[in-house]
Amino acid sequence: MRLTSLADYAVVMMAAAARHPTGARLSAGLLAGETGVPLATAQKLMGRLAASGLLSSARGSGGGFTLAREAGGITLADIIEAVEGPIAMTNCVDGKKSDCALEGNCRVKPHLSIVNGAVRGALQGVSLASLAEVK
Amino acid sequence: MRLTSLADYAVVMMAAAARHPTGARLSAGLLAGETGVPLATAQKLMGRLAASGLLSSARGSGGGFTLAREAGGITLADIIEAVEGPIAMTNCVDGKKSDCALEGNCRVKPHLSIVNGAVRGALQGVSLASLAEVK
DNA sequence: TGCAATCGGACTGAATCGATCCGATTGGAA
DNA sequence: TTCCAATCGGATCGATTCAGTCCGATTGCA
Repeated sequence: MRLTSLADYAVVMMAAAARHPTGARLSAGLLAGETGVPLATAQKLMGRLAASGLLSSARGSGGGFTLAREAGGITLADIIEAVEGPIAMTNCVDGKKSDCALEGNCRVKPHLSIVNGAVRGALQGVSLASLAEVK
Repeated sequence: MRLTSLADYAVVMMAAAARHPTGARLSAGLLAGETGVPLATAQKLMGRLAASGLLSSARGSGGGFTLAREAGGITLADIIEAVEGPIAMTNCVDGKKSDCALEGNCRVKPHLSIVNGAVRGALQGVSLASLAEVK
């Protein structure tokens, strides 16, 4: 019931990125310096965020990253899913691979789906734009 | 962003326990059999649930567990916290030990507290009684 | 055409998870 | 009263995943 450090870092870095002018090329090193996240880890994270379509990446000298969408269109749920994989409270919620002994007739499962939806909703209700605002 | 298997099992076992008559002595073996959770793991789990005050335990022959409170007064948040520890999305939310490089002036932190509250609220909104209902 | 800067994927150590085993405690039967 | 069986409780062990580091691939610029 807690985020991994990676996801935590990713949120902070995305918020930092959102404070830069739209379209500016941001290198991993720049954001690492601004956030305090170790450079190598920042590279790994941004690569994963780019692979998920939240960032656009450009290779080579002068390359870097930019937000793939405007900050208002990116949610906490997007960032967390990019780093940690699908948001699912239990492994029987997100389908197929359910090695649960109760299998099909688990009475708890339908309720967990509701909870899962509520949690996900809370995460989708927070946009990156609101995270980037100065407090 | 996903429960550990232990917490998952704990929810299922508590739901199973809630379907028994109030005050009945339930052994770990009985509930393990009903839920399909490995016996040894079930013992460990129920011990942790008892330590957190959700179950009352009695040792010795004829001992076992009973719900410490009525099912309506136990929430998903209670069960998850008993098994996984405090619910906190990031380690800067639950106080003290924040080795975050941004320390005091992190602009993201206040928003994360809100998110954390929302998630926790979703978990507190589901009582064990509703989980135990037949679908 | 070569160089420097940057992204992208593979590898390694560490922490936590999940499961198992054995000792401690209690109630009941002989 | 004494012994035995049943049950909880804590300590131990292997496996999975996490977090971090390193090196190769790619691109633009001088």
